Amino acid sequence: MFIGEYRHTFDAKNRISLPAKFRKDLGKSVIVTRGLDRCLFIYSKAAWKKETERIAQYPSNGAGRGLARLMLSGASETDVDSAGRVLVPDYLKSFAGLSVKSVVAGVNERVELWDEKAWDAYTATIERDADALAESLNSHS
Amino acid sequence: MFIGEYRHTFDAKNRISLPAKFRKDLGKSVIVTRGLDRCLFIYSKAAWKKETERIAQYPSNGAGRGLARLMLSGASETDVDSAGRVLVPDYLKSFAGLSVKSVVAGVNERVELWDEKAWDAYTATIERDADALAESLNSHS
DNA sequence: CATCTAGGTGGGAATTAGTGGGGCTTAGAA
DNA sequence: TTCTAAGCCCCACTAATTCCCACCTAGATG
Repeated sequence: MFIGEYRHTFDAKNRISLPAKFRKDLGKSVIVTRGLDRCLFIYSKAAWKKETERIAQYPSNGAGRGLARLMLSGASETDVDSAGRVLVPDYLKSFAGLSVKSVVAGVNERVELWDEKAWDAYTATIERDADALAESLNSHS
Repeated sequence: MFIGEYRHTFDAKNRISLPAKFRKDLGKSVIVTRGLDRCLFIYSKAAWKKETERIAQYPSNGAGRGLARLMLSGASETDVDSAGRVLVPDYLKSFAGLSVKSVVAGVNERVELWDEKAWDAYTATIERDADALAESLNSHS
């Protein structure tokens, strides 16, 4: 279970260090993928396996194939180096609009990677609308 | 399991190199064939065998016969050379609109080969609709 | 307050991957 | 048979990746 928010920076070689608190649970090899809301998801190998099983259930029509392609081809398995860093490919960096300053956030089963500006803007709106969002969730049940 | 997106180029002899990460799982001999959505599929021999079994299950109506012809008649078995490259016949290159810059994408059991422009256009539309598609798929469960 | 330690960052060097091309060999056409 | 074209094997160059080591800062400790 990952919790907390950390501000780290990309170096010239597209590496970013994972918070020390996350390293044990993530293991020595992680999968970075496209996430929702323009951020990246980082999974441990075990969590990723569960994710692929979900993807395999997608319908075999055009939309299902497209999403499967996006999630699978967008994934990248990388080893964590001896300093606790992972390598993020260019196409994932540009997908999430990552430049240098980034936020690494723990969200339960997964770790998320955000551009710092996008994170600040996103959390600001969520904080503002939190009460309303909570209401809409409760009204469903 | 193949994942990730790589940009490689065809040389003057119609060869393209496979990403180093895929080579072990693909083996020394691969099958290249026509795929869906105007791209080519590349299978290892083992994965191709399973694929032919699936194709044999297609209904014996016009659509099933058509798909079976597409996959089977277009198939080409080639060895991977010492530098990790495969040879793609002209008729397959022109089917997928491949010129020089291409994308090699890992999608679970198979590897896909796309023209770079076509890939960028395709992923752009999927990305745009991704959040909505994900919502509609999840609402089924 | 000085020192020590752990976590985050930067960068050099060795290795590997991607690409280009020469030339031999085989197959098919004239 | 001979000529031609395509496939295949090998070598070579360059750029990217990976591995490793060193520094630096902040917080903890005595």
